[in-house]
Order: sequence, then structure tokens, then C-alpha cells
Amino acid sequence: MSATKIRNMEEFAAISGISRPTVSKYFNDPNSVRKSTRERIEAALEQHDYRPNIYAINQNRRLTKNIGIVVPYLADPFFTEIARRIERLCIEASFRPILFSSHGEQALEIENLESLRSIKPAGVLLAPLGRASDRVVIEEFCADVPTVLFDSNIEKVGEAFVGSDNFSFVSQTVEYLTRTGEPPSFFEMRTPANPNANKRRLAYIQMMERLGFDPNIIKISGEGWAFEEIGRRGALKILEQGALPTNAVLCSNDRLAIGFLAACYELGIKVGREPDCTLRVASNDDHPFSRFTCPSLTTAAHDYEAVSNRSVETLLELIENGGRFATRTETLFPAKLVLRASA
Amino acid sequence: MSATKIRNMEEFAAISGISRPTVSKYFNDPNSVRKSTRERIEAALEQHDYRPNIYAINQNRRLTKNIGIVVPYLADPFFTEIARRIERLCIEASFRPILFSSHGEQALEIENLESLRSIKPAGVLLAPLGRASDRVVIEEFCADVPTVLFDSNIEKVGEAFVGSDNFSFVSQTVEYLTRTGEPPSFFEMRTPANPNANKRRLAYIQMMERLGFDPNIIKISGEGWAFEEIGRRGALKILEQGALPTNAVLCSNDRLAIGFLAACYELGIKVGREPDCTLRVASNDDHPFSRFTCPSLTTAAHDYEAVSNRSVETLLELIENGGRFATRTETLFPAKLVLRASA
DNA sequence: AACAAATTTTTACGCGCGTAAAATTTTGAG
DNA sequence: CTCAAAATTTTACGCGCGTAAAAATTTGTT
Repeated sequence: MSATKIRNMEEFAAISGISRPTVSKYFNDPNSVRKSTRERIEAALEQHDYRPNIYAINQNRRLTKNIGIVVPYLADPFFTEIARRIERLCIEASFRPILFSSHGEQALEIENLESLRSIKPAGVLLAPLGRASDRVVIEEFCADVPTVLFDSNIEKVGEAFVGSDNFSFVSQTVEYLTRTGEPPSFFEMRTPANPNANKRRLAYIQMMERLGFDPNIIKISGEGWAFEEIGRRGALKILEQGALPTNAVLCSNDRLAIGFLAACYELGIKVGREPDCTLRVASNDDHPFSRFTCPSLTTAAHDYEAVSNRSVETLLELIENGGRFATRTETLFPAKLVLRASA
Repeated sequence: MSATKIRNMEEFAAISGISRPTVSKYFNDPNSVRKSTRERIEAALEQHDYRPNIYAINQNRRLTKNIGIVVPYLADPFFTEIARRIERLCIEASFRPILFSSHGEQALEIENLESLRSIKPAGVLLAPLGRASDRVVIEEFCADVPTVLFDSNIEKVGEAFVGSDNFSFVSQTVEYLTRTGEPPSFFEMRTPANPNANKRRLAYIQMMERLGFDPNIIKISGEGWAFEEIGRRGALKILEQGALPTNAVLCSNDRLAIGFLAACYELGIKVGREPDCTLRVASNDDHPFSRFTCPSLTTAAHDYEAVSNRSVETLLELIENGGRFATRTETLFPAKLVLRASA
């Protein structure tokens, strides 16, 4: 590329020998101009690498090419992984993804939505905080901005929801534990941050009853998003007072399970399916780190690919469709059981 | 707030009874207008909640209020943690942070820098990929955009660097291991992604020689950013063939150590300082998860707060200073040794 | 009360591009 | 070569706000 620096589209149009409106048309859709014109523009582009001013572009457009992505807690590698996939898919669809994390705080979630409003995005993929969310704020946001919820549902809010089927998670882990040993207790936070936790508890109860066992739920205390530490402390307490009524435990999610396993290790309790083990621990999510726990964690895996693909597909469809769907759809993907050493 | 929707600053100015240029001045700096005027504007603001169009604002401004944050790999909770802190500090300084992850790929790092260019940020905090970075591209970027490097240094690039003092990390872990037992081997990737790894190796060699021991470096193969899996496979290989020459191991970073500990567990090797343990493992970083490994990981901790604070401080100073410093400074913060169960 | 300083208002222009409408050129079919 | 269709160019205006300069007003001081 040459050293000549182009200030605006006017100059670039002059250099490439094409009128500015046609150049403008090219940048909005290269296929909307004649092939010979396109080639001339692209030749000039290689010489001078000009890019239209993004602020000027968006000022006069109803909908920008921005897609907002909001996750509740980016320090959770589950969300990092989903966000990574979603970002890539947006870029491939020639949109500009912008990532926000609410860091577990209601105030930040609200702030993120306000920031998004001012960016005038074509659409938003929102994984809400859950219990900590301000429902009214989110409703108002969704009324103004085409939004697809993912991971964590809020009933009737947003144009669609894409997530995982919690019943599929729990039914598989409960069934597996029961079939290969004894029925598990269910280990969870007393006041879960996320609605998925509630669905998992209900699924556990339903599965246990279906199999003819009494449900046994262990609720531990703790607030916030430091699930590992909450799980560890909760497990230490339960295990130290010998309050565990079963020899198998199903944790509501992998991050709690990571803490649970740490507690077992500290107390010298051997976890796994080997003969010398006294406890089996399974969980749900297939968190990126669950491969490296000690022992490695048996868990029901999210279909990361399906969830992220469908989320983006749905949003693009929504954008195509002018921002509204006739009916709100909820898409749930089943889990895949991943057998490792812990159960 | 009332239902009347304001389209632009003109309308809002009319409603609040103030001229548009004065309103504009208010939004750029509320303290630049008379108190009575400020109060009238803020009263109107509560009634009608108007926000200036962000694209129109930035079109005519030399420097926007945007701050770009680029990290090499957001799935690494170390970077998530740093990013979270930096974001917060930027918001407190009334800037708009925008987070990008290069996901370990050179192409994405370049793309991120291009995106940042088009956003015309006031400044950028960049943690480069390291070995995988295109030095020329980053140099050119830094020449155009006021940039502070953090975490991973590139010599002479950017207006300043803020990071951790690798020698401080390794000297403390080596000294501790040696003092309380035997000198460690050093466990690292053959071709590390990050220049910090090289500094840590050199520090290890230097410390060992200073203490009068022969350095012993174990280099394992593997590419990419899946450090845990690379560490696990490497450790399995070494341990299975009994090629470990010492009873203490210092891992270059915590993510490798997480894999190393997983391998030890799989092989039934007891790690720690208890009498029945045959191996001690320490590491560097204090990764957010190193608290939950089995056994919990003894490690040299980054001063997360100091690094993020100083990074933002330095960038704000740079912005104040018009985007250039007379001399390029490099600030390194020492590590704090965190003793846990693994060594 | 008078006056200089500080602040606000008025007026006016420009940023870089989207986009509509009319005029012109190019393309492709016959 | 002719002509209609398609694509492009010309022309012109607007988006929402920053900002400069000059005029008018308010403020604080003596």
C-alpha cells in the first residue's frame, strides 16, 4: 500500500475514479455494484487501504452492523467459551460483535444495557444475570432492541430463547449414577444466582421420584458468583459433620463440583469409581476445567456448539425479520453425558 | 421520566430552556457551565432522559472517550480478572472500555487492532499474544494510537509497559522450595507463547546458580493456549518414564501446574509437604483456580491490583499528555508468595 | 451604581457519510 | 445498429453534534 493517506470517501472516490455514492454503495454491499466497478474499487483499496469512518457511517443508518453480547460473569470459563464462539460467528456474518460482562452485578448489567442502547445495535444476545437481574429494565430494553436471550431464560422476555435442556442434564446424570451405583443427593446453593439451578433441582426431584427414590437435597449457603469457594466451604461443612446421607453426590453445576472435590481432597476422602473410593461425584455443564479436577469430573456437557450456533442464527433471523418474531420460541439442546473418573 | 421522546440535542435544549451549544458543553464537562445552568439541565434530564448520539459526538472529536482493552486469551481467568479490574477503573475515570480477545490467534489480534483503529480510541491497553504477535503490525499500531502494553512486553514498542517482575516470582519460589526441601526442576513448554516464560526460565537458571545448584529444565512439547492439557500430557510422559530428576518441580505458570497436578493424581503420585508425599509442586501466577487444585497450589501471586491500577493510571496520564511520553517506562511489580498445600 | 470578567446565546459552518431523485452512461438482447 | 433495462454519476440534502467567533447577558467586585 502506498503512503498517501486518504481522509474521506470523497478523496478515495476521486482516486479510484468512481463517484462517491457508488463507493458508498460498494461498502454497504460489494455485490450491489457492477463487477468492473467493484474491481476498480478493490484495486484502489489495495493501493491506499482506506476504511470508511465508522461514526459517520452509523449516524445516518437505522440499524448498525453492531451485535451486542452480554454475559453475566466473564470470569466463568463457560461464558468465555460461549462468547468466543458467538464472536466468531458474528464476524463471519460480517457483523461487529461487542462483548460486555455484568461481572455478577445488577448495576453493571443495567449499565451494559444502557451502553448498548447508545450504540444502536442491530441486535443483542443477552445472557441475563438471573435472580439478580432487574426484570423491568430488561423488559424495557428488549422492547426497544431486538434481543435473543441465551443460557438463562426470563419468561416472555426477548424475542426468543436458546439454551440447554436442564432436564436432559439431570436425568442423564441421575440415571447413570443410579444405574451404576446408588441414587445421588443433590448439592446446590440455597439461593442460586441462575434460574437453571431451579430447573435442575426440579428435574432431580422428578427423576428420583420416577425411579422410586426419595430426593435428598443439600442446600449450602453463600452469595455471589464465587461458586468454587462456596462449594468448597459447603462441602467441608457437610462432610466434616458426616451429614452426607448417600455415597453419591450430584452437584448442580461444575463450579460447585470443583469446590466439592477440593474439599474431599482436603479431608482425604477418595472420590471415584475405584474400589477404594467412598464417594462418587458428578455434575452438570462440562466446564472447560472439569477435565483437570482430581479426579476428573463426570458431568453432563452443554452442547456449546449448538447453543452458540443457534443463538446467532436466531438473532440474524430476527434482524432479517425487522426485529420482531410473530411468536417467541424457546430452543433447548440436550446434554451429552461425559464419563470421567469422579463417578 | 415523562413519555416525551427527545430526538436530538436541539429538542432537549429547547425543553430545558438552554441553548444547544451550552448543552453540548455540559455533556462534555458538566463543570464547565454555571451552576444554575447545570441544575436546569439536570432537572430536564430527569424528566426526559436524553442521551447524546454517540456517533455524532465522536464524528467531530479528535479523541473519543473510548479505551480499548486487548487481551491475548480471554478463556484464561488470569486475563478475565485483569480485564474486569481494568474495565472498572476506566468507567470510574468516565471512559468507555471496550474489550477484545485475540483468542490466541495472530489473525484475530490484527483484526482487533484494526477494529480499534476505526473506533479512534483515546488510548489502548494491549496485552500482546507474544511470540505469535506480528511485531510490525503492533509497532505500526502503537505509532498511531496511544498504547500502553501490559502483562507481556515487546521491547521498545508502545509508550510504556506495566507488568510483573518475573525474577521476583521465580526467585521466591526457588528460594522457598530449596530452603524447605530440595532444589526444583523447572517445567515449561518448549516453545512458550509468552515472553514472560523466557524470563522465568532465565531467572530460574540464575537463582539455581546463585544457590550453587545445577539447573534442571524439563521442556515439554505442545502448541497453542491449552496449557492445562499440554502440562498434563507432558507430565504424564515424564512421570511415566521416571524421568523426573528431582523431588520438587517449579512450573513456569499455574495453568501448566494444573495439568501437572492432574497427571500426578492420575498416576497416584502424592503431591505436597506431608510425610507421605513424594513430590512437591509449585508455580507462578496465582491463577484464580489454583486455590482449588488438589492439592491446592503453592504459587507466586501477581499483584493483580497493582498491575491493573498502574496500567490504567499510566494510560490516563498518557492521554493527558497528548499520547506521547518523553521516555518509555517499564514498571514491574513483585510477586507475593502464596503458600498452599502442594509445596 | 458602574464596570470588567465570566458565562451564555446567536450565528454559522463543518464533520463524513447515507440516500433520494434525476440525468447520464453502460450493458445486453435482438 | 437500435433500444430498453440496468448501472452509474450528478446533484443535493440531511444526520446530530462539535466548535469557533461575535454579540448579549449575567456575575462579582469596588
